[in-house]
Amino acid sequence: MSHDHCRNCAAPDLAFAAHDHAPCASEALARAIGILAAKGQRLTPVRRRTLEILLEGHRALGAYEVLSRLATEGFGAQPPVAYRALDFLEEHGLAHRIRRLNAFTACMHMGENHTAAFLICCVCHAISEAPAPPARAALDSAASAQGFTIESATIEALGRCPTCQNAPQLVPNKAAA
Amino acid sequence: MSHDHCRNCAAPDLAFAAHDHAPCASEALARAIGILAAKGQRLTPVRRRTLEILLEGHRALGAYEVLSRLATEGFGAQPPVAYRALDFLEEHGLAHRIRRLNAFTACMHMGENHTAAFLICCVCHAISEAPAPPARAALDSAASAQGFTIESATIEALGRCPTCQNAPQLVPNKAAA
DNA sequence: TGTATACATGTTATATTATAACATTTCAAG
DNA sequence: CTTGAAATGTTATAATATAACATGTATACA
Repeated sequence: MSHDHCRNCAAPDLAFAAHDHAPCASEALARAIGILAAKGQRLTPVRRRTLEILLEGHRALGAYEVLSRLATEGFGAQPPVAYRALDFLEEHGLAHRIRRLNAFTACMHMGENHTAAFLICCVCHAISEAPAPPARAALDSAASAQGFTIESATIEALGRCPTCQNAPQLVPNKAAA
Repeated sequence: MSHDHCRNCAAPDLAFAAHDHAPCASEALARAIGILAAKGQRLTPVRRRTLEILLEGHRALGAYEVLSRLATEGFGAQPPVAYRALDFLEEHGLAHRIRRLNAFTACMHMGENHTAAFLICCVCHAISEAPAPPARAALDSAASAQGFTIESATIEALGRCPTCQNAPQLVPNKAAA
């Protein structure tokens, strides 16, 4: 049994392949609840819905994109509502911030307390959370050579996913539907 | 003779050590001119001054920080003036964008056409450009396992530099003077 | 030398992303 | 219950970034 929220999303060879994502979300939600319970943290309605939105999106969503969905569902309509929920999820390892896109995405390896590495397709905007430990180890070693102690790392690659290898370049930002 | 703009800034074991930075800037400027000339690109007054500002700063500067310095020196006072110069410098490998800080910093290895890895001290905000090839290689290998082709990578670590190992945590953003 | 063209700079205006500050509500502990 | 902490909500504003267009400048070539 995998520790990942979705064996399709998380498996390196399948991350960019199309698959039925519906079961992923409910598995992930269950895991999230367990992780938070173990820390004495609560998955309140806004937080839960925010996580669901990220999971359903299955891509990186901007905070205002999340906010507008929350707002139409009766939650608060002001930016802090989304930012607080997203920050909370990130803080507890349930979501990641994608700095290249100023966006957020559900974590594919919840509870593993990992450094994530993201592969971001600049054509179709699909995102895959790749195995980061080797890159992180290399970074740690470069850091310790300078006497630097890493507390958190951002590793993101922009490029082309398998299906977009030969596509012409499109707009360099904004996530796909 | 080193290919780096400043052997003190660029040497892994000295990057976080205090040193006279004045000669670094003029060396770097000379290198920048050569690099651009080879590409048929011009280091115009705004671009040149922008690069000097980054070099003198010797840390990450926000676009608006750069802009206000340009403006007091008689250049345009509107955001595009700074963003265009910064984007140009980044495009030609003379500066890097630090995504964790929404800021820019002069490149320490001009002309090497490299992936950069940054170590950002969360206490004093010093920045070091660390050797990235091992981390980049690890990332490439993770990517190719998914059939993904990397075009550009962002590798940034937040942590503590040698002199701040034991300092208490300070504000988590905004560069130091 | 002129002049056409591409490039660069400058402007105004606005979009996008994010946080500060504070009022109100909800929860859980005693 | 009631009280303190946490969570949610609001208004307002800060910080970052780009679009669109007007003006100027450099270069190439007639």
